[in-house]
Amino acid sequence: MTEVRTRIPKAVVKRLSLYLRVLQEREDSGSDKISSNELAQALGFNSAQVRKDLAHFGQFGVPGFGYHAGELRESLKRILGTDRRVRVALVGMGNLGRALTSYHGFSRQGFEVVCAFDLVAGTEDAPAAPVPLFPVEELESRLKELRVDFAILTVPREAAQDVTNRLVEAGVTAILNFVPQRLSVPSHVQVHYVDLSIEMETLNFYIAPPG
Amino acid sequence: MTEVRTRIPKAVVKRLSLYLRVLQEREDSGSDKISSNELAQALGFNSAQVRKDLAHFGQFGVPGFGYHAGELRESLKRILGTDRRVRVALVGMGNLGRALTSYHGFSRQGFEVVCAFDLVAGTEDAPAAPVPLFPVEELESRLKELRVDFAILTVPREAAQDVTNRLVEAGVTAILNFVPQRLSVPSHVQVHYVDLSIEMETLNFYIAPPG
DNA sequence: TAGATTGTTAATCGATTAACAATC
DNA sequence: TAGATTGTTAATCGATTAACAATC
Repeated sequence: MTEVRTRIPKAVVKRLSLYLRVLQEREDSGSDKISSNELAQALGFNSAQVRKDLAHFGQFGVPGFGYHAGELRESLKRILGTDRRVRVALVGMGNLGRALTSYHGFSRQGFEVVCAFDLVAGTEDAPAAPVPLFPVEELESRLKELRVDFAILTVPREAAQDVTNRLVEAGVTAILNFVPQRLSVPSHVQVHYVDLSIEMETLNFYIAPPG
Repeated sequence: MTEVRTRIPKAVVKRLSLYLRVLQEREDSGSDKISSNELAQALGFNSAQVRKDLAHFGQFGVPGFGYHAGELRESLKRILGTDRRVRVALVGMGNLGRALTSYHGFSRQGFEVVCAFDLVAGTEDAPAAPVPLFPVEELESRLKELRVDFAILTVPREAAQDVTNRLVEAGVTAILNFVPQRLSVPSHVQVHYVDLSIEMETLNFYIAPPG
């Protein structure tokens, strides 16, 4: 990962994803022209912000015209790395894990869950899974065999750090962590935290009567 | 919702939730004393930020001492509104919806999924559910009957705005929306967006080779 | 050319951090 | 009292927005 890349704030990257969504939605909508202002309006942002975000990565527009939607879409895909398919493994086939292995939103954006791991794999308690399900003992060998570099973590809290260590050992460089637990990882590994309870609490705050 | 409440940034509220987590983890760990610095260290934040965040809501500490952990925990619960149980309905029993109805992380923080809705309810395609599952036609009557004011939305994209309108009509004031679709709602209704694909893309950006 | 919209610089706004008097 | 840590003000940092020359 290049130096310039790590200096881009997460908020910018999230907005790039949103721009891409808007462009994908309009893909078959007649005009190939879109302005920073149209893009901004669609998302409730400021047009200067759209231009500034894109400026991190080059010049994509035509002064006096706007952007060629198709071109910009492909540029954004390349920037975000979703022009290639990404091979993902999921660890922990609880309720959430099972749901995510069959979540179609991922594959549409180029993320392919190629296998899953759980302690119960191979036992009679093993759930039906839409992808090959392996026992956790096989983690290292299977990840290497399937050339996985991206993991989704949905294990119980107690197991989170152990599993993480093994993922890192096996060459995984990005972890989407649904476990409410800080993970300690080497600096070349990226962890992104998704905490659904905290999302609920945040929302609840704004409707709850003042404490 | 009071004026002061809406002026608190989401980032502050998220951190309050995180402070509460740390306090809950330490609940049975001997000492009842905790300093802004300890709290900050546990989360990788700055101690001044901890004190500033709390200052939005009053004075909770003792100069020269720190905070009484138990007291602070109760104060945070009251502020976040998780001192009372919140009744939640879930709409859309696809993969993700089913997973979330049995997600224990919610109930631990006081969020109780009291019912779910889906078109297939009552037909032979209806999935087994750990909460009462009603057909969408009964949405308004059931929500009122069960006094629900909080909804989780996991329906297909095409249905999202329609269902939202009906939720709002039935008195729901907060929606946690997993559908990748902007929702139009009246200003007294809070919507919080969780887009798992965008989380994946954001993470992928930092490991993908530069475009 | 006239009109429109970009890329970019400068101005503004808000959030984070440092510093410290107050105080237990 | 001496030491520690709060609450809060002031300084810094970064992100958003406004403005506009460049240019299609």
